[in-house]
Amino acid sequence: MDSNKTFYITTPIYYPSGNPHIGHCYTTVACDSIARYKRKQGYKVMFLTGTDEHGQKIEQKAADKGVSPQAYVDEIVAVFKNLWKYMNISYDRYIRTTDDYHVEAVQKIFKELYDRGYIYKSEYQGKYCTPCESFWTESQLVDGKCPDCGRDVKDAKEEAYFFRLSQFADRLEDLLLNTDYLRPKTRAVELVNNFIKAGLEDLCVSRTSFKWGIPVTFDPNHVVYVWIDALNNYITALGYANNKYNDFDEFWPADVHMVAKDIMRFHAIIWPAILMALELPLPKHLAVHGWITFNGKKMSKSLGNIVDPLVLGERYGADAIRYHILREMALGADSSFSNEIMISRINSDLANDFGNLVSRTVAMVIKYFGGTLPTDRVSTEQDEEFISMITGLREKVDHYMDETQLSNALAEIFKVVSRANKYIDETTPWTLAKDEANRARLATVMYNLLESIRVTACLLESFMPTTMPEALEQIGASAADCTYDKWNQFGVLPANVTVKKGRILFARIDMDKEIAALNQMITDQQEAAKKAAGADAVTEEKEAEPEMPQIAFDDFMKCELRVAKVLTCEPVKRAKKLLKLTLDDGKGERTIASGIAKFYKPDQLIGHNVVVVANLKPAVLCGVESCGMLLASDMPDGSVKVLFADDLPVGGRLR
RNA sequence: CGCGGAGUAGAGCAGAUGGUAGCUCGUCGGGCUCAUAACCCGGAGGUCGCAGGUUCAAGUCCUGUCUCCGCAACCA
Repeated sequence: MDSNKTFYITTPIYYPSGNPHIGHCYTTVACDSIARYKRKQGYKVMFLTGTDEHGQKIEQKAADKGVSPQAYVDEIVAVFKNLWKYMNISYDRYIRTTDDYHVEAVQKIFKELYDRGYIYKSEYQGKYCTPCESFWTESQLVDGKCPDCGRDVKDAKEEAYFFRLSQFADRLEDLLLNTDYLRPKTRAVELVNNFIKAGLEDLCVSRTSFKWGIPVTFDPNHVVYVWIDALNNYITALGYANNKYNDFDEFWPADVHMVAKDIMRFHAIIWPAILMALELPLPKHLAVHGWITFNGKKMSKSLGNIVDPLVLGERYGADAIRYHILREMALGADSSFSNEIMISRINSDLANDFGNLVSRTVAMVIKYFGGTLPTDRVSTEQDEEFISMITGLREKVDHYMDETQLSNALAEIFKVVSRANKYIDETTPWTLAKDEANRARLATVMYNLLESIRVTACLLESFMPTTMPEALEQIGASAADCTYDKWNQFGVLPANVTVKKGRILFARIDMDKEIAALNQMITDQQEAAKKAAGADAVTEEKEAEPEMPQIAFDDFMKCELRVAKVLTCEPVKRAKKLLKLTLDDGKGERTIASGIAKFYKPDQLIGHNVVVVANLKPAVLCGVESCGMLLASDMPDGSVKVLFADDLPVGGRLR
């Protein structure tokens, strides 16, 4: 153990456009557990988290609420910090991109990159919506119109600064493919093929279309866009280019950046490129984890499956929630969350296996010895395997922690917990207790059990920092018995150790009752949301079924609906969802591309009459020019049904 | 033929370098009684997506194929 060693770990800085959910919670709890573990190992740890508070979306949300952007983010940041406090997150530093020192540093970094020639001024071309004052890319448009207001957009140019991302393509490819920067590495090929080999474009790093951001010092019409602003938090928080802190030299490069897969790209490509441009060392690892899905679906507000970590924590305890999400999520893969899985995990591992092990062991020491063990010992070969498992555990857990494979680390610890329960059955202490002659043997069995609890509780403390100290107290372990160097030793507790009966560490949860209660809460939530939406339909976003505004008769008549016969139909190459149809609309042939390939085979359509919107502006989809669209209905199960009109005459107009 | 991943017991997942198919939960049966109706043991349950191939031997390698997911894509 080298006390001069440092360890720097970060969560992303979260975007406070809404309250934190269990996904934020996972990343943060995982980092916290690693940070705590490294501290125990004797590293000087810097654990950073924070919030990314600039940008158009925040500006907009604040405006909707009628408050200043700063007031808006202050409020949500308080919610984040409150949750972290509740979840026992031991961050060393919390950075907000609105903090003065960060603002100052970002301005310096921007200037520095500009002076070095990595940032240059050019023009950003895109689609512009005048009423919204917003630029959109082609792909963001909805039906060729502004995704926010639905109005027409026009081609426009905006002056902007660009970062020469393209210069770093080769070095980035090497970083991803030939180093162990990315974890798990399986995604590296995907990144390289999709983004680097496809040709990296220079990155737009400033905006003039909104104000809520860090001004560019030498061109105040511009604010720094998210890449240069947010990503640099990892170094400004250490004092890079500012005087607030000065431990950059000590902690950089970071040991682990942990992120969810949706922002992997930025951390795998853009962030290393910025560091290369600044000629700074690169972080050692980017640990990418999956999403927590709810009953197989990605969490979303409209599905009503947002899991509120605070609510869960209140019911089952922060440690139980921490354990559950860390145990279920394997590095890199998604993990499905359901209340059933969570409760069964808490019951079987924490209550039945660990909690009960402590409880029965302590109870026996009290029952048979009045709480204090006598010092005579008798060992048998029954003990050997058990003891070697205990002493060998730390090395395994160390390894998994270094690989950021927390679920495997926990699984390894619980193998020993399980072994301890089995050991009780093998040694049958209650039988030994019947004969005074076995007193020393009985004390030995008890002592071995206490040692197994000491080691497992010590190893678990980084994951469950509230409950494990209680467990250690119950078995009579002192702080000195629990230092890292004692985690792979046996015989650490004093021979005449005294235990102390304590509270039940993890209570069993009544599955049926809890599921019913949670379902009730979800129902209540949805109803409350519905009411709130009804009362205040403008502010709440509703993805499910947006109420369409009324239109005038004339508006409807602008839409030319005609019956047309499907002449040919074939899948579109390079597209999964598109079918290319040629139709006879009475006047002639037209081609339409329709996103129904998943639900219809070509011969299910050929020869049928369908209804088309005939005067829709043509668009090119995957190389096919589509003139119009055909009417189809969304089904409750997510599929789509085409509206057939076989008994109507071809060419007939609908109204 | 865009890129990548995945298809293994009812559910959720492990299974570098090919050699008797494992874990957790559930289920059935048994044991124990120290303990939070907890713990321990055993059984049932899988042609490892499908079809070929290499090999003495393949979930593990190769080829083809189907399905699902993610990314990319212009869901009209």
